[in-house]
Amino acid sequence: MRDIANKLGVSSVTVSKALNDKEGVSEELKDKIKQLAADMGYRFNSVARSMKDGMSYNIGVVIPERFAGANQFYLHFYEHLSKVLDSHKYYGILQILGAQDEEQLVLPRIYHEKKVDGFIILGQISKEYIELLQQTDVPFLFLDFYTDDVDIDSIISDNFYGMYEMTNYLIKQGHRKIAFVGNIYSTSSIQDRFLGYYKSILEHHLKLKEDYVIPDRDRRGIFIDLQLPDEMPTAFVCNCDHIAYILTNKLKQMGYRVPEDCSVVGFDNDIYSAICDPQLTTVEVNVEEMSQAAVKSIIQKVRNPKYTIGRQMVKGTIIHRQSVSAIRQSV
Amino acid sequence: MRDIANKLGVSSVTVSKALNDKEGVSEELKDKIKQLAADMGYRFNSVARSMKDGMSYNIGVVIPERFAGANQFYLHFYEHLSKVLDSHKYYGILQILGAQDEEQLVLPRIYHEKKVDGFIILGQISKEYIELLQQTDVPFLFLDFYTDDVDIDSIISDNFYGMYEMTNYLIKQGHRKIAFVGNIYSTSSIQDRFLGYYKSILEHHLKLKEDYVIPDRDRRGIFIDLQLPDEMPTAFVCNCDHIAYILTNKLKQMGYRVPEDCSVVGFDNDIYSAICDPQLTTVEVNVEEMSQAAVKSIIQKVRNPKYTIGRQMVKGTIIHRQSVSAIRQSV
DNA sequence: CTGAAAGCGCTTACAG
DNA sequence: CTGAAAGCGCTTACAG
Repeated sequence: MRDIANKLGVSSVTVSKALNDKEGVSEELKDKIKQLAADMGYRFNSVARSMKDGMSYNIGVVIPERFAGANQFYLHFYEHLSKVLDSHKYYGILQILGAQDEEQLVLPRIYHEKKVDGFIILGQISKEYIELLQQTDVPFLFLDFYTDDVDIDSIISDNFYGMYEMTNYLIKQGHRKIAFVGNIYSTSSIQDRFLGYYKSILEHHLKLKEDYVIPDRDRRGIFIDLQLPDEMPTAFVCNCDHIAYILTNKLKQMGYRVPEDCSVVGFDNDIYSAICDPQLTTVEVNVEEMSQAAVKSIIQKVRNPKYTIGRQMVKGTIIHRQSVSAIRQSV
Repeated sequence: MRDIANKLGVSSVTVSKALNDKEGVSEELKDKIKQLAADMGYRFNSVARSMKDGMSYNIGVVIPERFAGANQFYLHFYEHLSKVLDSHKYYGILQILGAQDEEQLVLPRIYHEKKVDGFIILGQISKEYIELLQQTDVPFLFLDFYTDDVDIDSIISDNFYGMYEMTNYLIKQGHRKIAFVGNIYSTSSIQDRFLGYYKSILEHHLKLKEDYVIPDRDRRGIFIDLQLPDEMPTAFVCNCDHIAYILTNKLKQMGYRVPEDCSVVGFDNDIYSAICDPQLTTVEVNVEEMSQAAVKSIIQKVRNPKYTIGRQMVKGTIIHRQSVSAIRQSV
């Protein structure tokens, strides 16, 4: 392409400078070159640039298989990431990490082919896989989860305070018998949400009854049947909207009215909170802001491998809907 | 990297051949080279290959903004595409086409930077934008929609026969008063689904009453309030699960029982058919097969620009659930 | 079976 | 303000 632009009588160096608005070319020449380039339908070849400076300007977004598919939340997240990357002149390449590849510690092809400058890992992966990633020289960060290793950058929703405030809110509404729904060994998100709940319980000198912590899924993340406690709580704090939705339907089937007999709250503000009847009071994860933070950080890390952010929290917001009712205190 | 491999005493040409399992290198040497490459942590540089053969091995998947976000269906589609592309050694780059860019006929950056070898357009775009695409020399095909221009390749769900068979099924169940829900001027999918419905109506010598065709959305795809006909139908054929879900709730609110008083069927087999109470009988779009077809075709087109497939249909399947009941025929 | 040469399209010093 | 030279890492003829 550039040779043809040369037929304007200048060298390719000058054309390059003009098209990139660099110094060292007169304004007239620049305009002339830009004009001709447009007329000739010239398209910049990003591959050549990548060849030169060793950057692909691609970021790999890795989602473990078990979080894709069913969980539209991460796909929705990916959509945001993709837009934000675009606005930073980068591109996202989605990589679903197969269960088998994760198990057998196989790095994705985008790694082996140097297709990407860095990774955003969206959704918790195994410890072994994390170690594998650390052995590479490719920068990466975790999005929406973290591990006990402080050295790994991660951007997470403020699960702890989100659930803490949500539980506080229920207590203010007069609730005292409050159960938590979620497998607290499953992911760091769920664990933190539980701890936020627990902090609120402790602060208000309530007891944490063992059967008030109700597991919702097995180790592979598959939902299991919920075991309700003998003494019914007046409120259920669920680790996500999906299980809150399932619980609400189960309660209704059992003859309980929501929220008159039991209040139910969720987390995520995804589609399940909207389609639930009644609609769920929930905590909205700030996907937009988290995406912005993740993209900015990974680009920084690509440019400067020593750049670190540690654990970065992004606050959520309580969305008030119809699944909570205040109760009068008896006793 | 390759120079270092050279320190095994051979040329880079030989290394290239060995790593690509090409002819002209002895088996021993190949093994030795592969071994050393693995030991040294050599990673192939796909950029250099792209530079050489002018292919990026990326396919742009373009989703108009109005179909993303709310409509998880296309994101789910993208996930499949991404996997299938991966299995063909290609990569997908998601491009949300902004409403403004579409309006002002701005081609995406992945075009201007030669980031992709071809486009899969996922979701109907404006006529003007299609003409713009035709003026480029980049191969593209339409997925899940088509236009009146026969020359443009497209892969679509067999909307027509899907809805035709669904309507036949309702008639077999004894229904005679059957309404269609959908804006028939909105997209080709909806139009075809309507026509499949209409074919069934015609074949059974039923009348198409004007108020039995109920618009569900405005020109921008925003759902509008449904205007039910004066004489209630016994069955509603909806152009998608989402509106079927909305309709079902509206009917229940008005005091009708579904399916006892009215049957409701949808299309897509997406989340709305699962969460609807009762769950919806619907037509499942074969996303997997459509993704396979789209990826194979676009790769063929990239390799040979003259390759065309025309309009390729992929059959759907009726999923039977609880939203239809048979009725006895009176009169 | 092995390798020297050339080239893909750009950019980065550097020299004029 | 402008350009000649070199190089990014690979592959494709072609010659030995």
